[in-house]
Amino acid sequence: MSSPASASEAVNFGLLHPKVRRWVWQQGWSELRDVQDAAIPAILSGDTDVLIGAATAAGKTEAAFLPICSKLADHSGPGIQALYVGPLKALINDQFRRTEELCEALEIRTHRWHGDVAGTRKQALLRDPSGILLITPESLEAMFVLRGTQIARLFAALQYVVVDELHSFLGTERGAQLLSQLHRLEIAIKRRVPRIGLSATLGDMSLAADQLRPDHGDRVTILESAASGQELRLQLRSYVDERPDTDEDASMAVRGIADHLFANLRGRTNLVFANARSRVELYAAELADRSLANGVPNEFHAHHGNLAKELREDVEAMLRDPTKPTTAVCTTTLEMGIDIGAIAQVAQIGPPPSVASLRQRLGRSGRRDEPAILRAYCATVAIDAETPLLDRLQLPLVQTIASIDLLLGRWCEPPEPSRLHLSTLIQQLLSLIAQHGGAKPAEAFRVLCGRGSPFSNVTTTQFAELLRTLGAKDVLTQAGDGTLLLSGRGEPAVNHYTFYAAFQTPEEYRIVHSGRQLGTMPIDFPLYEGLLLVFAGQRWRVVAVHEEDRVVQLTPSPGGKPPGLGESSGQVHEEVRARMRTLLEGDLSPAYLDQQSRALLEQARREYATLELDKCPVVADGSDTLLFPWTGDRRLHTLAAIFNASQMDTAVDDAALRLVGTSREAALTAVTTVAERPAPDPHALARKVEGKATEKFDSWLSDELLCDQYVSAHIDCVGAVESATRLKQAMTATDPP
DNA sequence: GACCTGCTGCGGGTTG
Repeated sequence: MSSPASASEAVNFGLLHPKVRRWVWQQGWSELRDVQDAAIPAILSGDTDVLIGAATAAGKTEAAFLPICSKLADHSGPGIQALYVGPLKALINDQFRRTEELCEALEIRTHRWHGDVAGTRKQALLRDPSGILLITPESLEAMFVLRGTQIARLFAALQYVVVDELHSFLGTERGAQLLSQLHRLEIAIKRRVPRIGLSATLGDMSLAADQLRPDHGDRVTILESAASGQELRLQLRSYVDERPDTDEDASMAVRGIADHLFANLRGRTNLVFANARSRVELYAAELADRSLANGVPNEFHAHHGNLAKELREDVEAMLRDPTKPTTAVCTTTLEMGIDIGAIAQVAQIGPPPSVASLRQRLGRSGRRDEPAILRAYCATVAIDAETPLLDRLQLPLVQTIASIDLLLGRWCEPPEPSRLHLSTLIQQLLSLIAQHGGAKPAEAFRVLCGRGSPFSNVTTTQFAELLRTLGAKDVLTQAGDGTLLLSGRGEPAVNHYTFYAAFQTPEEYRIVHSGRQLGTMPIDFPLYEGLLLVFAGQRWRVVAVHEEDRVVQLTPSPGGKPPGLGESSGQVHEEVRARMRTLLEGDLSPAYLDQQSRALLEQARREYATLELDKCPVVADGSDTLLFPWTGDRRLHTLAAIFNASQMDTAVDDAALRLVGTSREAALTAVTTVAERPAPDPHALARKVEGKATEKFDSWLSDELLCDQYVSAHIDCVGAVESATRLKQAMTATDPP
């Protein structure tokens, strides 16, 4: 079965070091995968960045490390030769075990460095740097801050940088931090080092390449696996609650889903993704109850970020143990490539946050020759005369189908285009000052915002304002010769260990209604007047945000849907919404729908036609009017901001815009106005948004810079006007003036 | 409008 001869048939296999080839033979591999073979000449050449896109089990790590180790086996000397950056400590531990085996045979030393690694091991590496270093961005930041003067020496011999799970960094503060660190590293050693990015879910490889090597994406070699992945078995089942406003903990739909999971998952190792921590707890408890009632050992366990580390590790160990059938009910915690063994089935309850995350989740199942199995579930309410208009359209079900269809079509969301990450620029500026004990403004701008850095879209004007604001807030001060130094607030910030992470751990806000505190919740998204949210099982509208006291005031919202259902989440991409519209206007039912889902989809289509939404996407809902632009969340929120700015009370409501207390005629006029006027000034809109300071160092930005940052991340005026124009065209086709 | 990620140096105690 595993013949050494066929491994050598691969075109480029012979280019690997003899000892690496021997190691491959010893693994009993019958052949190299396509990306593994293609990566060999690209990486060995040492003069190009490489982006490797391939499914989870396709051996991306080996694709990077077989050629890297070949190179190091011949050219290893003192100093760190290869730097691997991973997003999770657990992932680093896994990769450390895997690479160590290969590297032992080649006499290449491997080191891991993160918060759980003993100080003595770190000291040993600093004394005698060599081989391959596996590290987190946060630990790398600590190196810059605490050992700034040693950076050039430690990395003088660096030949490769590997970024694992690249998708988890792109478009985020942490990604801007990592790319800034890599840029600073190259400046310290005065040469470019090839970067190798690994991921299964990049959506658009050339957009990802532009971010892996900012300003020079065209220099990246893109390798995408042609392997179509394994066979997929798939079913979407829907469960209906007859009585929507039940006070019971678990509704009929929840019990129906739990029954089905219990009947179909026991005896094997599975993952159930339930989207929210509260749902994870609910389903884990329901499943444990069923084990008890049936007198069988419980195989179902919760896994999410608020659980103690020990509990989570217990569950992970059970998943890895092939003798112990285990199902973990989890949030995104088990989405990424930590080794948890062979997963038989993946279940998804409710719409996935994105198509990319659904693909990532599915990638956990059906390794080797087994088919991947995806069980999708949708809980919804029965429709009667009282059901609110939006619920009649079964949007969560339609979104789930749209996401699965896009997945089957091999599409997933492209990485967010690069935006301003000014909070992280502040972190990098303070880190740079700590690294060198001070920095001249022009030099700091060149290093942090020059070509090839993730901040190259920051202008000199913006940078100057940033410095002024940091001076005014006593974060920085300037010496007589102009050198920037840390001062009153900057010094303690940098000297505390919490400085090294670029991301914010969300603060808790107090949630208040008519002077009574309803509870607290972490706020990690912009809050503004008119925003709709669900809290403590009820639907609310934000009436005020007091940032200083961390208080949010709410008032009950009219026309809401039953709490806890229709959980929408994340930033829904316009491609998903476009597919939802196509589904509602079409008449084909995907083969993977069960009978109930099929009936619900047909019912939603009848409602859609009855409301004549296919003819005019503007419809009255009581005293409100709903608009259906069928576009992504960014445009929806921009449109809402534009309407709010012209004194129309507007909120994003699932896939629709709700114009509160606005007649259909007034809404039609408002849409026409937006469509016909030039696009509004994005800054003017941003100024009206409360609570823009959501990232870690945002409180040190001026209002003007906060607006710049908010516009780059959340506002799309041109797109909003385009959506309004399409709405207007659809309206005038049916409502002649 | 959900979820997740990460972290130094040192002092004090215990174990081999």
